[in-house]
Formats: sequence, structure tokens, C-alpha cells
Amino acid sequence: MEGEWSDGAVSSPTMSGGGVEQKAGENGVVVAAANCPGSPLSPSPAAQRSAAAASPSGRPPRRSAQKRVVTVALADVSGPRPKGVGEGNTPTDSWAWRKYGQKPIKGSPFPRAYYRCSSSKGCPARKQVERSRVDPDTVIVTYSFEHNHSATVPRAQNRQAAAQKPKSQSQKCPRPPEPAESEEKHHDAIAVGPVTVTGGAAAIEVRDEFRWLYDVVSVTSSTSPSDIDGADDMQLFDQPMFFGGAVVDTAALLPDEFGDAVGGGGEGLGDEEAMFEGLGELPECAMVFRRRAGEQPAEGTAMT
DNA sequence: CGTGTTTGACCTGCGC
DNA sequence: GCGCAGGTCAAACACG
Repeated sequence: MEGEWSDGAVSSPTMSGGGVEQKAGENGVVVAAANCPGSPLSPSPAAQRSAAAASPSGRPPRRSAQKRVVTVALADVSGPRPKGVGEGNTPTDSWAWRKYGQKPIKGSPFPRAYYRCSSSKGCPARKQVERSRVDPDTVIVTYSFEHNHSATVPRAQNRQAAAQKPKSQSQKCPRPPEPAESEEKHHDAIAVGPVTVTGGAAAIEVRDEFRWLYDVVSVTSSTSPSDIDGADDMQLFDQPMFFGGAVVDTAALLPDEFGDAVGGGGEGLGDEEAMFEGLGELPECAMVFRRRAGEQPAEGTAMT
């Protein structure tokens, strides 16, 4: 499964240094589909070079994994934050992430946190969270690998069949965004102001009250790789985005193929399952969206 | 008791 | 071939 993602490896936008940084400005969340080969965001040739071989030791390739970069702008993220609520400040998605490491990055005043999917035991999904050097208010989340399971399977169910009381955040979909690293522990919730999703032609704004949406954006962007392997840029929008009560039909923002994939592809739960299989994500949140969106199907149906 | 975070050490990959 | 930096693992600790 590690090869499902397109080989368009991506390096953190901020690292590029000003080139085409996908920034949404203050309080903006920018989802950058940085998988375009040849784009300023593309990693160094060397990085791509090694992107194919897996480590002999059995460990996942380190610098080769396909990645998706999501830039999230943080607003006023101060105040106490519930402990378990993802320590790394990430625009959490419907997945449960477990932090497994943190490293200071050369040239960056902020450390990088490493997370693994804890929803499923063998899930290779990983993500790195780091603050942008150029914009401390921005968090760069890099997703690597795809989930090999449905997000609808919270750890609690997965392991103990909900025999355990709801832990709290891990299995919840709309998890409060987390500030980046230990340094940012003081950040409580990411007051996501306008959330801008940039994937080539889409710009969506989300209000603070729809912070939960934050997750959606994250999920949407980070997931659904295999489905649209060839169109990395668009993969960020292959699913409808609900901002507040408004449903942003990504399909409308995307080229035909996407519109087709979104509108035509999403018709009912059947597709949902298929989507999960293909995308491996967008589960719990999707449900939530439906409710919040007013019974509008999160998947294709919403887009009509 | 279980889950998740924190931290240090180790390993791998890349550049010179 | 060496050194540097990044990425991952594993043990210990804290919290719910």
C-alpha cells in the first residue's frame, strides 16, 4: 500500500523558501497539493530518486514516501488544551494519530513532530507536523502513505469493540486542531479563521465557528490519494467540502474529471464504501458533515 | 488499565 | 568514504 500514492513526492512548501508557497494568509488554511512534479514544491531530485526503494530493514522508506502537504494557518491558538487532544498542532482529521517522535529541524526554529495512525494497528499512514519557518502561524502537515483501513473504525472499536469508555479525542472526528509541537503546547485550539484551500483553483473560506471543518479540510486534502493518483492536485478536492452550512462543491472547482469523480462517483453509501476503500479516509467526519450540512450527503450526492 | 506523549538512541539516506 | 540530517524505534512517564 505504500505505493498507492503517486510518486509525486513533495517537500514542505515552506522549505522551498518563498517560491510558491501555498499560503492562505493569516488564519488561513491552505491545502497545497504539492505533488506536482516539477513544481517548485517538488523535492530535490535526490529525494525523488530514493523515493522508490523501501528500506531493507523492513522499515518504511524514509524520504521516499509519497507525501501530501497541507499548510494550515493558525490563528489565536492559545490557552490550555485537553491533554489527549493531539499534542502536535495539526489540523486533525478523522483519524487517530499517535505521536512517535519529534525532531528539531535544521534551519527551522520549530521541531517537527511525527505521527502515526493509531486507528489501525498495521496502518502505514503517517504524518509530519511542523511549523512554517516563514510563517510561524502556519503549520505544515505532511501526510505520508495512505490508511489501509476505514476511518470509521476508531481504536476503541478496533481493539476493544467500544468496550471502553470513549477516550475522548482520539476517536472523535472533529478533534480540536492541535498546535504544532511541544513548543506550541500553549496553543490550545486553532482558531481557524478563513480556511483557504488552494489546489490550483479552489479557495474556500471557513469561519471560526466552523473550526471543526478544519479537520475536513485536512482530511480531504490528505486523503484520497489512490483514487486520483494521477491528479494529485485535484485529489484535494475530490470530495465535497462543507464549510459551515455551505457545501463547497469541490467538483465545481475542479476539472471535469473531478467533477465526474465527485458528482458522478458519489451516489449513495455504496460509493461511500468504495470511496473508503479507494481513499481510505473521510469517514466519521463525513457523517458529521451530513448532519451539519443538513442531511446533505457528504459524498458525491452533495454536489449534484 | 489503556492510551498517548515525551525523549534519547539508533539507523538510513543524501550530499560532499 | 565520511559526516550531517532526517526519520523511526523503544522505554519511561503521565493522564483519563
